[in-house]
Amino acid sequence: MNPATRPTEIVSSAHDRVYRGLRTRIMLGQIAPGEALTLRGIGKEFEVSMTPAREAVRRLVAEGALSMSSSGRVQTPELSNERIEELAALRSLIEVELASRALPRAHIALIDRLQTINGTIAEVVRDRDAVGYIRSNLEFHRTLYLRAQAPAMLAMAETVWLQLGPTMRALYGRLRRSEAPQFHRLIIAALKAGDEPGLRLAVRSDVTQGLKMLAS
Amino acid sequence: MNPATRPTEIVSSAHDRVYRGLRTRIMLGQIAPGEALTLRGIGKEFEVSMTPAREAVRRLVAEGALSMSSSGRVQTPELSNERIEELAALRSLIEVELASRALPRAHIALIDRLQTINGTIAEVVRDRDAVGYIRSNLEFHRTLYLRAQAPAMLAMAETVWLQLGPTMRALYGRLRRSEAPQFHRLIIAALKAGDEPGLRLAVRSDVTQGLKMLAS
DNA sequence: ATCCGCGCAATGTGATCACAAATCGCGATG
DNA sequence: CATCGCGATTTGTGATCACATTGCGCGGAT
Repeated sequence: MNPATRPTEIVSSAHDRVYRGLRTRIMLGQIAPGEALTLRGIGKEFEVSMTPAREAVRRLVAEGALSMSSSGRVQTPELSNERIEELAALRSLIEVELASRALPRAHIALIDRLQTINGTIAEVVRDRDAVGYIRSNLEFHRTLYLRAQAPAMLAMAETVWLQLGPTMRALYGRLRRSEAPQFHRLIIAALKAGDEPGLRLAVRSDVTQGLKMLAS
Repeated sequence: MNPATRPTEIVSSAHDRVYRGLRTRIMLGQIAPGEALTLRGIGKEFEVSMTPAREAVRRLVAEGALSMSSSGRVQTPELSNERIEELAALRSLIEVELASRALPRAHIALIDRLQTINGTIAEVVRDRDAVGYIRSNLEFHRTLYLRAQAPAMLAMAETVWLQLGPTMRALYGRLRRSEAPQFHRLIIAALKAGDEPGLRLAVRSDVTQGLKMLAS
């Protein structure tokens, strides 16, 4: 409460802490679609007043991660099938481009890192850990796309992930467990071979595989 | 100041008025790149307190329309050439897809409307009206893309426009006047012919033509 | 004349308050 | 027992205030 309780430590602003906290939870699918949030509740949880809570929520609404009724009530959005198809198409468009731009810059250390992450994915799949699966899956993609050196594109991709977050959790709950990393292996193989068309196809497949089933 | 000064008229919230006001100005390039803004200044101009001004600014920062220094100072961003290239690539990716989705839904009334807007563009070009040019150009694209029935994609495209706004003005200032609507005519021709590859090419050309010269 | 400090003005941040609207629950009524 | 209505509570909004920090300008020293 008291501003002086925070010493000289490097502390990002309160609204930023709230924003990142909520964002992570949404992106990992830890908030169910349609779940309601209140400013005072958020403030209480993060131990801040309503002001930073409001700013964080407004930002998330602007990014499409939360929806706001006309009366100002805030909740995670429940996506229609058309909207999901659209967002999947956007993922496909942007992420194929990001992968393509990362390809010429991909060196062996990057591929090793991707394979390590893929191993983690196999573990969390075995443990039926849905949130862990989403987290490692995003890390796999982000690690690859960071190589593209295209921050604006990556930001767009992350915004789309964010919008799909609450729905994603519902998807991976009913997803067949074993098939998870197969497209990731194709992506890694294409990276090793320097095969751009193969990479584009593999990324497109990986991005659209689950979402198509979700929309049906 | 007093909330009671606003009668029963349907009035959108204060932060929304501020947001839309600033957004329009930025998108039309009426704010120079690097220009500084202050919350109290914005509040005074829109006759609101700092609170709605802050929320509007935060939202625009989240959308990339404004940038914020570590100390919280707000200004329109000055884009590097790499960033401009990236944003142009994003416009190309998203808008080509939008046009492609609009094509099967394009009927004669839409094409008439586009031709009318194109006529307006010819007028403002003759009058050396840079802001009017940007406005009609955006209206041309938005009119076409609305037909795609893909609100999430359109929102993404508008976000990119927003980020390019301040820089756009600088571009169209030094753009050769006569060449403006040529790609628009190609777009209309492709729509009439139902020629999808031609439409994709025309949109890509229209989107990238000016921005390439800006980045050089 | 130029450069370095110092102090004041300006700015962003977050807490709190007043208010209006919306929502929920409880009780009365059919 | 279901349904409608009304009131209390919850909730978002916007204004204001206190405070820390930043940035700038003025003045003096070299």
